[in-house]
Amino acid sequence: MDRTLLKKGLRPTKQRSCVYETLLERKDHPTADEILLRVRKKLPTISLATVYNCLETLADCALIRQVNFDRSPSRFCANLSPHAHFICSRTGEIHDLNLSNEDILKLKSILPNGFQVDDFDLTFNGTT
Amino acid sequence: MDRTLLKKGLRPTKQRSCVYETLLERKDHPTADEILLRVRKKLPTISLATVYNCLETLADCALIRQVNFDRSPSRFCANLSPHAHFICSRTGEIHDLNLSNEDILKLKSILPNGFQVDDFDLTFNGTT
DNA sequence: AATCAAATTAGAATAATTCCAATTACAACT
DNA sequence: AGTTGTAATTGGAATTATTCTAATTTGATT
Repeated sequence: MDRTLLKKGLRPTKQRSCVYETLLERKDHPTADEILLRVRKKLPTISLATVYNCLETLADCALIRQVNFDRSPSRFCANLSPHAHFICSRTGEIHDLNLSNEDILKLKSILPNGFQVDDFDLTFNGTT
Repeated sequence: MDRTLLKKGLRPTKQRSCVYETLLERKDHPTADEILLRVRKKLPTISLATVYNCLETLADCALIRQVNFDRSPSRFCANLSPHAHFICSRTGEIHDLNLSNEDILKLKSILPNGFQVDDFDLTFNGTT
């Protein structure tokens, strides 16, 4: 992580490291508020603004991903491999569904000619 | 539309009809603000709260769909057939990509056993 | 040690949406 | 046709996630 930040001329501060570590520790999909609570166990004086700043920086560096479900608060995860999400309407659990190359080709086959994809979001709602 | 509302014990008021007609007229993906502006040409005194109320009611009745892209304002459309979205990062245009049954089967084939899907959202970002 | 830019911080500001309480509209009964 | 009761609309206040701002702190470099 330090490497990636330094390469962009950004400092690997303890706040940034701690936010990043926190996301690695539990691979659920916490909101900024939840991350604040977890990070404060190690850095009791960190502010919400800093958590937001760190998350933005980490996302800009492609070290984490920001995930939005409808209009609920943004969530963040450190799973960088291509994946879809499945939200269980009973439990509220968010499952990562890792995608094979084959899956990704299937997805892209939906596109008409001339559409170049940089990125995609795929979310399923249902029950497990 | 009137039928669908009445069946649920809801009144097909002129505000609801007008909001619905407005979405049928131009199949772009307007926000609530944009819908307010368009609807006010016919109902100059309609309020933003009412536009939100109507949109919610129509969406509950499955007459329209609410679409969210990241954390930008919600958009609404009357295209009820299953489709994905493609957002062009150059022009900002939002394209509907209608999905064949085959496409939908491809999508569902991504899911592990035991995952029951009610609904899904698929958005591509890229250039045309 | 002094300097300077970058990062953090607390709190104010913003923007989309929802809530609330008061009014209005309308359908169903006299 | 008039009355009544419920649903819908309305304007403005409230809410909530996020961003902004200005002041302070940090830490690397001179």
